[in-house]
Amino acid sequence: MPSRSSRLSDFLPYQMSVSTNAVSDLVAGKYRARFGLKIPEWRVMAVLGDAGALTQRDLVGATRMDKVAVNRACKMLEDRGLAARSPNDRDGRSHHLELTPAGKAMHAEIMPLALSMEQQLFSVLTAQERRDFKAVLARINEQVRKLERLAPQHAPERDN
Amino acid sequence: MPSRSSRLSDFLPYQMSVSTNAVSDLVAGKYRARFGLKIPEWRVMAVLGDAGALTQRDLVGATRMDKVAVNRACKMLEDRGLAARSPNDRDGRSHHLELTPAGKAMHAEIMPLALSMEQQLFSVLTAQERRDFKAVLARINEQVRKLERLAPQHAPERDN
DNA sequence: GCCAAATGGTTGCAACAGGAACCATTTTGT
DNA sequence: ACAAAATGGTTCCTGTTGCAACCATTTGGC
Repeated sequence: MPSRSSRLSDFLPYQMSVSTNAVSDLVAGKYRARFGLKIPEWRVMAVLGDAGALTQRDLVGATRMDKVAVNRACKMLEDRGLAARSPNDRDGRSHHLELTPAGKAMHAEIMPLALSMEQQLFSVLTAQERRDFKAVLARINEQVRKLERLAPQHAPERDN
Repeated sequence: MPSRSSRLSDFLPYQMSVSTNAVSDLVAGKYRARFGLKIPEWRVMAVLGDAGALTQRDLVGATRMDKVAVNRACKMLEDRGLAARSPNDRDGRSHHLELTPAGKAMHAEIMPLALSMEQQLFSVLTAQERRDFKAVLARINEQVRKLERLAPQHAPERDN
């Protein structure tokens, strides 16, 4: 019976971290085992499969990941023949990324698995609880952004 | 207006990850800026300050961190004179860790800051919503453990 | 009491993540 | 039209993390 009275375990950021890491590890494990994909790669595939051809910049916006992470994920998907780049005639610096047939096939396998995992994980919650939970997460996000604006840790932070 | 219809943004594990990372980064930034502590170090300090002398093994249980992470955090705290080890006469392999006076002083500064950050972050939630949120996190945790038991990714997992 | 197994802790190593610096191209200001 | 700034993408480097192997001590079986 560890840590009866420790306040750490009451600290909400800590609880969020513990739960989220548990979920992430579980999900990451399944994706790695079944498809050899890491989370960043999976996220890019999910977005590409559902939005069509995008630039890396678009992917940064859609996945909330660092542009370096996006770049690496894209390169990996390309190397494995799951995505392909075509030149962007409107801007010579970037390319359009799109799933190949192989990529689309994998995407078609991947999304149902995601749905079923989500179902299994959150089957302990009612539909209403799930909605509320999501809404709370969104509000927390908002609040973080607001606080960051007030106390800029790392320079005013342009939206690069 | 990025990613209108992308299902990734509806995926609950993704939303948890985004929100939690936002919170963690904010918290980590403040602790680093004010005290030069990283999250693992902060967690160890929080537990030691509130539970007294513990072994590293105890800390692993109380913080849910890897034993290597705990070890490194302890070493850092020791090097900075915030914690000290005393021999454990009941077991020659381990030591008791305890905050030094300097460590206690820092702990006394740290905890109010933690409380105030928690307050600021979650001021957008009512007390009831906070309770519900915590309860949901706990239930999700439970569910993850249950699923892990059913599909052991990485060997039956002894409780080391 | 002794050997084997288990346990607490430590170290080494390899994977990962994120920031800063960088190149190529495009946009802006004049 | 040109120089300066900005932008998309890429590479390099650094710090962090987590696992596996390891040492020392303790525990359990005989």
